[in-house]
Amino acid sequence: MSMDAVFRALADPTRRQLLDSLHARNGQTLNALCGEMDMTRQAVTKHLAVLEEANLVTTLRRGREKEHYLNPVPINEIAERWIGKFERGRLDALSNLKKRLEREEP
Amino acid sequence: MSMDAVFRALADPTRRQLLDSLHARNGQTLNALCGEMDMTRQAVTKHLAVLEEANLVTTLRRGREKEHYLNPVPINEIAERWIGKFERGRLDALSNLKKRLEREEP
DNA sequence: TTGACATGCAACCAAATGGTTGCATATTAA
DNA sequence: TTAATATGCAACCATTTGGTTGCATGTCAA
Repeated sequence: MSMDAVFRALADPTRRQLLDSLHARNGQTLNALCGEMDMTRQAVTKHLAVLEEANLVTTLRRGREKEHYLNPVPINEIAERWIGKFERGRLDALSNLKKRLEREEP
Repeated sequence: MSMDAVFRALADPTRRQLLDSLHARNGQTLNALCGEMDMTRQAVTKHLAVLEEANLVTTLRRGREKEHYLNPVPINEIAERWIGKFERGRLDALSNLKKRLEREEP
């Protein structure tokens, strides 16, 4: 559940779409998820493996089907540990930048 | 300032390190930033270009130097528009998953 | 039991990525 | 003016990535 794996997993639009799909309807099987994607089942499998490695998706084998569940915890950890840091400095940074750009003479 | 560009930019650990560095000391020149990175100046330049394209970094040419400023706005937009969506369902999703895993019989 | 269905595994491929080296250009300082 | 410094640009390279096809395995249903 390294933070790097989460960032990498989120970098791909197809994978974010998969998370969106699971957010809309949790517990979908591989085949169900493939229905919405315009690529082969094997490609989707690979994307899901990346999401699983990042701990963003948990799977549950039920008979011959595999259900996929969204795990929002890593996303929240990123939000709290990483994004929060930049958020704090937001207004300051903006006003500093503005000032800097205004006294624009070398 | 597409969301995709921001996600892609954040995916690389070197680029996150650059953002961290700018967060610690804003307005650093290319050379200053290179000092902390274990790669050639040209490689750092490329990473900064990706960050600039995602609008995460703004540059300011001052004489023969180029200053780099962190722009936290896109990070906040991601936090608000995208992460917030998953955050809302967090507790529900967790408890649902738990229930599901518990009644673990096909 | 047997066929259909859901998934797993592996080899392969093109394109993108992250890095390098080499050289060009522009600005500052001696 | 000239030399050093800061950055820009481009070609090149290895590896990773995102996708494919082909085949194997496991499970359900008739």
